Amino acid sequence: MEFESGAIPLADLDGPFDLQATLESGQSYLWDRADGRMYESMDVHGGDAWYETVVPPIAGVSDDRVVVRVRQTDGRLEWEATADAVPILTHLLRLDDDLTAILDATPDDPLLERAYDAYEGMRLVRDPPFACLVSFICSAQMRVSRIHGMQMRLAREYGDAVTVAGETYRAFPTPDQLAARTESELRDQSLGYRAPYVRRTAEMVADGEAHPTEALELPYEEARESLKRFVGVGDKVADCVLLFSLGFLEAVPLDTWIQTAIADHYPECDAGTYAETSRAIRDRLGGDYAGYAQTYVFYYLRAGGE
DNA sequence: CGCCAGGCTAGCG
DNA sequence: CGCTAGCATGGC
Repeated sequence: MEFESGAIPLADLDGPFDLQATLESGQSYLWDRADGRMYESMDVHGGDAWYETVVPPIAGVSDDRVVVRVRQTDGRLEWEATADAVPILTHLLRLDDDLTAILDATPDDPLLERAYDAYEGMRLVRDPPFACLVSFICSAQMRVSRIHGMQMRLAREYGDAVTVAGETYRAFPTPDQLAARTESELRDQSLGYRAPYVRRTAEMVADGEAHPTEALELPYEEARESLKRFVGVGDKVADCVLLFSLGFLEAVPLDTWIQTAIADHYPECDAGTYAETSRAIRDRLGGDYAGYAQTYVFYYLRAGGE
């Protein structure tokens, strides 16, 4: 198999774009940097590194598995892929979002202003649902770089190999492929106590008992409850899947960094329970696009901002 | 060595 | 309901 190639002029987008900030901000753990320097430079933007991933079929976008490589350079998004990557990248990197309009709809707020300014052009992602679900089950009490390493390892150990232009890429394992592993095998891949969560969740999807995309039909808070059926998925992980895969841009994952931000900047939003605090901070961060604000704040604080 | 990392589950009151 | 002990692993 060989690559075809092309480029997307970034001037065509509504608003700015930053590939490095988008892929290294801890939203998606499914891309890898070809130079092996993922997460080594959170403070540097506009790098021109190549990123690569194997994309499963996406309903309404692409029928086949596609290997995609992409880099940002000279105001363009250059790509190499085993099919036309334009619709795929548009989907995965939310190139169809009007970031200017989203910024305009964001409330005036010192912290948000600093965060949006620091990582101008960062977009949310639309990860494939099953892989996103597994990624964030693995994310519990884990550093960003290790979450990424775990997903790369799962792909290397259990995913299908796809060879293109002499290089071998590994697809993220399917639900069947993960459900076929034992808990102890997954523990051996350094999943720790998350191993049974991943296995049982994969089994639920493989058996048709539940699928993460069922949440798409539901209003936001019911969608969150729907995802919590999966083992290893609580409120926070459910919000991550809703935001980074299923397009619920109002979802605000209440992780440790946002809890800190609430304590330091929005103490009136601490309403006790997750659900109530979630509503309060969602309103405070602008409602419909509150998840965008959350992700900027997360990255900004984690990189050392205040 | 101790502490912490994009939390969750099970079991208690 | 709300609350919390226990949970794996690796980097600093």
